[in-house]
Amino acid sequence: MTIEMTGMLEPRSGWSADRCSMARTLAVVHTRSAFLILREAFYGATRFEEFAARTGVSEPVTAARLRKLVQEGILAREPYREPGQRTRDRYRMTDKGAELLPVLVALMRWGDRWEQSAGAPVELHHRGCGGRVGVELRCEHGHSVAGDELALVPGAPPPRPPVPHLG
Amino acid sequence: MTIEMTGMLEPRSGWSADRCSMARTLAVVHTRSAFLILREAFYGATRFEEFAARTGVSEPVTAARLRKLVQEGILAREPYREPGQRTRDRYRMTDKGAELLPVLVALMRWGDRWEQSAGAPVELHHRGCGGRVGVELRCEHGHSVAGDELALVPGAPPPRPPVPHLG
DNA sequence: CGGCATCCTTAGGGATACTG
DNA sequence: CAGTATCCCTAAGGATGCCG
Repeated sequence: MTIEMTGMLEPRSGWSADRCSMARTLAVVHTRSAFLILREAFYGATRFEEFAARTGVSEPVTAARLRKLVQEGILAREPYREPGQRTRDRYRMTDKGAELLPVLVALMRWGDRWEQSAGAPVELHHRGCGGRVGVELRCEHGHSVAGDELALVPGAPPPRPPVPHLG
Repeated sequence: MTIEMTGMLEPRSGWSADRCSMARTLAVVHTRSAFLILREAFYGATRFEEFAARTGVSEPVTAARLRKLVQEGILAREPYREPGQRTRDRYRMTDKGAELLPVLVALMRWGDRWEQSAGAPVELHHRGCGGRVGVELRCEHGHSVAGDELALVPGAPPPRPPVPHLG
């Protein structure tokens, strides 16, 4: 199963490692600990200790990941205070972070299918309808798209240094 | 945006790091180089040099990743011979590997949206219909599912060591 | 509670050179 | 063409201990 290429797509012109969107996403989150922390954020964790305890990631690494994710705008750090308590910090998912959900669900579903002989340890269901939730390729016209129905086409041209022109 | 939990989901009982499907997937592929090589496999690369050249990954690392991906059953190494040429090796995507496509597309789409100020460098289109392709959460009944419509429920019970019973 | 500093080990990955 | 061997550097991550 390979993706058909249309148009002129010479290697390393617009889909090379430095412009590739997938590579850029991986530059932002690519460590195991980052994904685990994001998972816990989706599961509702907000406090440092929740992240560390529930992921099993050590505190120094948890601190480093949280800092990076805040830098990248995926989590937002905000102080809060419960009545009668001192001020604490909490990490909340931003919109940018929330949009990583399909990535996590896709990873989860693949693991369910190929790395869980005994079945999925947890499942995501559609509230109300109750159906199990997965991730699907879909085009903007609403069609479900199989892998071999994909065509790869050039998008935005690579940014060029402005050419000084005479006159 | 957090996922509502239903049923009893005490921490570290069924969704802890060791049983988590996402963590298991990441144990199989979590390096930048592995994702780039998979991308090229989807784009049609089959030969060692194609992977190395088109990803920009060094040969030693390319060799190590290909070996790992073959071990994991994501790529299959097979000899082939073009007429009049010597035997060569080629790496072909397996079904297990092909099912990673939604993961890669999800990563790509997020990068398009959040890390590409000038727009997507390449786009995936639905052949025939021509619509742009993205990835969507969807339940088994065909409903499109928003992030806040998700419920997390316990799945298969954790495997237990068999209890020796008397009599 | 929410971290940071330090130390250590292992893994990822590039450069270069070499082999079948 | 398809790798392997070697060397070296950096990043990931755990353990421990300390701080406001």
